[in-house]
Amino acid sequence: MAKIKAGKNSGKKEVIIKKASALFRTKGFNAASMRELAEAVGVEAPSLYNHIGSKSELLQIICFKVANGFTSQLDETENKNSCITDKIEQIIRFHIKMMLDEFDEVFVANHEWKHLQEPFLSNFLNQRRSYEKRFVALIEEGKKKKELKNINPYVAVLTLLSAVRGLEFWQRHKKNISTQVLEDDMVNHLLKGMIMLRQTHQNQKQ
Amino acid sequence: MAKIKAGKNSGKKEVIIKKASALFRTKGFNAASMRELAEAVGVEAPSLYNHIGSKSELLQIICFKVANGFTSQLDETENKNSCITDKIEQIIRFHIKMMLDEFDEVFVANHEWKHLQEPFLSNFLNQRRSYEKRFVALIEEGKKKKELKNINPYVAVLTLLSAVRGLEFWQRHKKNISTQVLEDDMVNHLLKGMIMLRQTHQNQKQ
DNA sequence: TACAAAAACTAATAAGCGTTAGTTTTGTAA
DNA sequence: TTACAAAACTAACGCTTATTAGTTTTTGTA
Repeated sequence: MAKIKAGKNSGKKEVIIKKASALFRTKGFNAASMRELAEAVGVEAPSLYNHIGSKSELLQIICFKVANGFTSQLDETENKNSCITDKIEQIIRFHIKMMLDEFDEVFVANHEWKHLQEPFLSNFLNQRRSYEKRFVALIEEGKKKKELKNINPYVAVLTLLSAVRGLEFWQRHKKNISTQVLEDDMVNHLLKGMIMLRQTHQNQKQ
Repeated sequence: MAKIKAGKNSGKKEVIIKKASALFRTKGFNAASMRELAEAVGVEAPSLYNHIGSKSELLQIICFKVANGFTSQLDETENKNSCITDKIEQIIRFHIKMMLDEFDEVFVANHEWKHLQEPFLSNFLNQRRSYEKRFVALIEEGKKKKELKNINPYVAVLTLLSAVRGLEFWQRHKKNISTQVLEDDMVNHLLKGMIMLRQTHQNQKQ
């Protein structure tokens, strides 16, 4: 007799969110209509409101699911006992993994956050700023410990995050290259430009 | 007595395009209304149609102005007698320059192209694909000439273009770092990860 | 000063939007 | 089988949108 919904239809909201992620990615938040979303779900538009509060709410859920995912992972990495270089590599690999596994959601969080309503918009931006600052701090620590070159840490973070974001375009070339090659090449390319006097041998030989 | 408009008001269409670029960037193409644009221009919405054909046309003009700019520059670079490394550096620096000088237009071309109508959408995507292919060819040539490491050329182009695109976020940090430091750091970071056995001395020392 | 073209205006239209109200169908548990 | 809640449906509302029509004002020139 629980008031909380239970049973067979329990996952309907999740289905809606998943379809919304895909739709918002392909058409953009504003251009995507609730009628289109309903059709993708297999229902009439007003029926959606039995499961969700509003179109805006869908965007909030998607954006914060992604933001919280990245924040949690950074918490974890910060508390590890690795060298800075390894920590940065971990972060890069997590971004790549998220981009490949949760493509729609990450894309929407990256591109459509500006359509969030207050106070969610401010919350989201604060969370992102905080993430960047912690990343910058990591790079500064790496410089101090002489692991990293004398690169400007803001520029480094900017470059790293942007390069990883570019995996959005990956779909087009998916057939040509394995994701393992992609991940390793990208990590190499980005890390080698930063670290000090450390050459891998396999690449040096080739 | 020319039928072509001349005289004082000649630049009105350009003003509209400029304001549209800024508006489309901040609010997104769909969320930006013609009434808002009219207000920014200082006129009532229907008056805009004395100068432009449609809202869509504005997006087309912006997107292709940017696309043609990049294509022209690539033509130029390809025909130069530099080594591949220098050519790539040239391209990166041009992207950075465009991003800083024509921020609104480049941003709109990067983010809002999906709202182009056919056949402009296809044209735009073809032009972009072609640009990438020519860039990939450049990297392959650099590998053949042993200037570049054995990195996958698709991944390299992806990484370079994405990193440069990330300058969108630059505005937030503009106060903290000079654009010269930015440009040099970014070029270094991206190129050093690719080129073979070439170490600059100023960075090695630090 | 008079004329003609360019560009502004007001008013209105048709279409699409997110969402609500009210009703019927479906599914589950007593 | 009965009863109740969850979730579907149809119909419609109020609002915003890009754009058109028709008219008036502004502007440059003969």
